[in-house]
Order: sequence, then C-alpha cells, then structure tokens
Amino acid sequence: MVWRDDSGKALSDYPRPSLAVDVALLTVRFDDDGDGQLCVLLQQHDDGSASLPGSFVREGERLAEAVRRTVQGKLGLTTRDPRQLSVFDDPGRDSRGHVVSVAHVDLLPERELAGEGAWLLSPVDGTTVRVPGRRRSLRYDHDQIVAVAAGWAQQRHARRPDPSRLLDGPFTLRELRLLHEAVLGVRLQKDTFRRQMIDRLEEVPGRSSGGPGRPAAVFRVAR
Amino acid sequence: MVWRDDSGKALSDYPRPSLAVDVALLTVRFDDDGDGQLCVLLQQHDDGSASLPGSFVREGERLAEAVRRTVQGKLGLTTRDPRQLSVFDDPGRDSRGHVVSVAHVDLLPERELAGEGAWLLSPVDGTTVRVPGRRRSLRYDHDQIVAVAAGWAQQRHARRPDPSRLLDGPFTLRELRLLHEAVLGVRLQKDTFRRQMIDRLEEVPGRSSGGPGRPAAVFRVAR
DNA sequence: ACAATAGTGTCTATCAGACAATATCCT
DNA sequence: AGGATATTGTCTGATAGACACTATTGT
Repeated sequence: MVWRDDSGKALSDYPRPSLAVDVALLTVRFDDDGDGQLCVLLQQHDDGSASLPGSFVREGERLAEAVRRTVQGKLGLTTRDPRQLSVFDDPGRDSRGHVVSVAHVDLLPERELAGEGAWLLSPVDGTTVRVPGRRRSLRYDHDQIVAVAAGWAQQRHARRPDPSRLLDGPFTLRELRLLHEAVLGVRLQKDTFRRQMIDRLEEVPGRSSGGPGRPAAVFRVAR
Repeated sequence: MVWRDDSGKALSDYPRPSLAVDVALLTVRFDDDGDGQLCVLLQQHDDGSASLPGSFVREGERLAEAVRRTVQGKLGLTTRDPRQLSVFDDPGRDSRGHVVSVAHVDLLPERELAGEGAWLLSPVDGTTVRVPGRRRSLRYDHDQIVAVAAGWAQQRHARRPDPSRLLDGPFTLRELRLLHEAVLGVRLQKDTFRRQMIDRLEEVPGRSSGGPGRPAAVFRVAR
C-alpha cells in the first residue's frame, strides 16, 4: 500500500533527482625504505579517464549498503568503516541528468588490497590527487571529493594513533610515526610525536629487531 | 534530449529514493536581563506535533535553493548562509516512502524574525530541544538534526567572535560574551573570553553608556 | 669505533583557567 | 559612598616545539 497525497500522487510520481554514492577509498602504500604514501583507489575507464567508484542508491537501500555494494562490485574489495563526507549537488555535475551524490570515505590497509589490476592506485599529495597519464584530473567533481576525503583522514590522524587500524599487529613508535607522516604528508618530530601518542598506547612484551639501531618497544592501541 | 543507457532507459526510469532537505533554523533570543537562549524554529502541525521545516528537492534544483524555498515558503523567512550538515537515510524515517534527507542549519538574528505566529520557537539546552506541550520530541528524526545543528553552532562560536553576525552593529565584550554563552549553553569567564576574542576585534570610537558600571569599549569584528 | 635508531631530560613560548587589583561609571 | 561593570596584571599548570643527551643495537 503506497502513500498518496491529496492529488492522488505517490512520491515516485514527482520528478526528482537521482541519488548516488561516490567512494574515496584511501590507503597508505609503503615502499622498501619504510616511507609511506597516501593513495586513493580509482576506476580506470576505456577513454583513459579515471573516477572514484560510485553508483546509484536503490529504493529502500541505505547509503552504507550502497557504498558496500559499490566497492564490492566495482573493485572487488570490502569496506571496513565507511564515513559520510558531504553532498555534491551541482545539477550539471553528471551529463546523464540531475544526480546528487553523497561522498564517502574509507581507509583500507594495503594488505587488504587483493586482486591486482581491477583498479588504479593514485598518490595523494596533501589533499590533491596526482593522476597518472595525460589527464590531470578525475571525472565529475571527484577531485574535490578526494580533497575532502584526504582532509578527513588527516584530521583523524592528528591525535589518535592509527585510528583506522592500518597497521597489522603490534608496532613500534617509528612505524606508527611513518604511517602518520604518510597520511599527513609532513615530517613529524619523533619526541613530540611520542609524547602525544604514548598515553593512548599499551606496551606489548617484546622488542623490535633486525634493523640498525637500538631495538624499540612494541605497542598496540590502548583498549 | 535525455540520456539513455544500453537498455534504453533514462535515469528517471529506475526506482529510487526521494530527496529532501530539512532545515534547523537557529537563533538566540535575549530576555530583558540580557540573558540569551539558543532556540530553534519549528513548524507546528495540526495534530500537535512539531517538526523542522523541510521539503522535497525538485529536479534540476540545488540543495541551497531548496533550503531557501522551504524557509521562505513554510516560515516566511529568508536564510542567510545555510550549511549542509549530514544525510539522514533510514529508509523507514518517513512513512510516506523512502525519503533521504540532507539536514541543513542556518543562524538568524532575532531581529530578522518577522511575522509572529507562523512558527514555534523552542529552546535548545546543550544540544537537546525542549519542545513545549505534551510531546517531548519532534517528528521523524528531527531531534537528531537539531542536536547536530546545535553542535555545529557551538563549534562555530568556540573561537571566532559572532561568526554569523547575530549582533547588530558595534558591541561591547559583555554583549559578545552573552551571545556566546547562549549558544554554548555555559558561563564563560570574562577575562579569558576577552583575551581569546580581542585579537579578532577592532575597536570602534565611542563607549557604551546607560547601564551601571564603567562604560565599556565598543568593537566590531575585524575585517 | 661508528652509524643509526630509541628513549628521556629540559628549556622556552604559549595559552587557559583562576584570582585579584585597579578604573570608571550609575544611583 | 557603594554597587556594578570594565580592564589589566599575575600566577599556575599543561602542552608543543626544539634541542640535546644518554642508551643500545648492527656493521
């Protein structure tokens, strides 16, 4: 039984914009030196352009569901804790019609990126995406979405240690700092960083070993 | 010429949720003692319930336009600088069907509230609305929207003096502090408050007069 | 020994919170 | 004079940034 207004029309009888979700999936990629780089996962299109994965929200579907379905379907990956960012509503942003998009962000650890080739991993400098190839920018307004997503990730890493559990198992303060430096895109001083984080960490038995220098204590995020 | 996909369907041929905007219009009401109270403007319904003003977004319309139209049409008021808060997407939040709503907030000075009776002014304590009458809460999920809106206003007033220009013309630090106390819902110490704000203010020639006590310097927001 | 990293001590500048002293009006 | 408010001084505690010193490893 569908609801109808005074003129006998259901909600679906009125012309209205379509609703979509776009997802900026961020990750930190580490090279052999231990240096990290914040990256965003892009879809590569036949015409050489790139975009964030996105799709239309179905009737009765929650945004979080649409996000999970999109990431699973277009990239073959599973989201962990997608967050809503903001709504992009320029009626001309999509040439197919009036599409209002709710931008989302999620942070994935590099190790969960399985299935080579289904996506493109593009570095994010500060809050700007560097797309490889001729084209400098993404389809639609997706450059803006990446910028907002990167800013969100940076705020999130400002005070809390590894808020998205990107590190696998216990870690040293050096590893934690390299992660935060990658997300923030700046160098951090080890002593200040240590004092900011130490209260939110729990020491774990054992020591780091292998590399040069004094072995470091090993921690996990408290509680 | 409408865009069509491979199966010959336009975007509007797919079932999809409706899109709406809801607006939490906040203001600060001052009593004769100079004490202020953060309030939200509500629509009163025939069944005694109350809600925020809201309406459906039309095809080709921007969210900001829908907000302006809604506030003008339902309350007879004009928005100044509406901001997007977040999206409420529970498919069951509206009994008429699947309605996804983008919550907005705007702050209006009390003097711009003309046309008595078209609305209800409800005090907000902390981030909670106190609705007069039997019912304790608002329709739909509008209590949540008010909470987010109040939190937004409080963050906005944490460091910047009168960010929404609620004060009319030059003001004393006392008047500014009473405004911020009303929005934040807490008492502020005058000396600390002065030192936080003074750098962002410009002194204006003249002094306050009339009340008891030493006349105060008069300021406006810098730049 | 030397390079490299870990961990800690300390100094300075800044800032919030709190208290208080002085200044200047009104009644 | 006395009450009320404005304005400024000062003390304390917390914290960020910077520098440096000691500690402990591998080569």
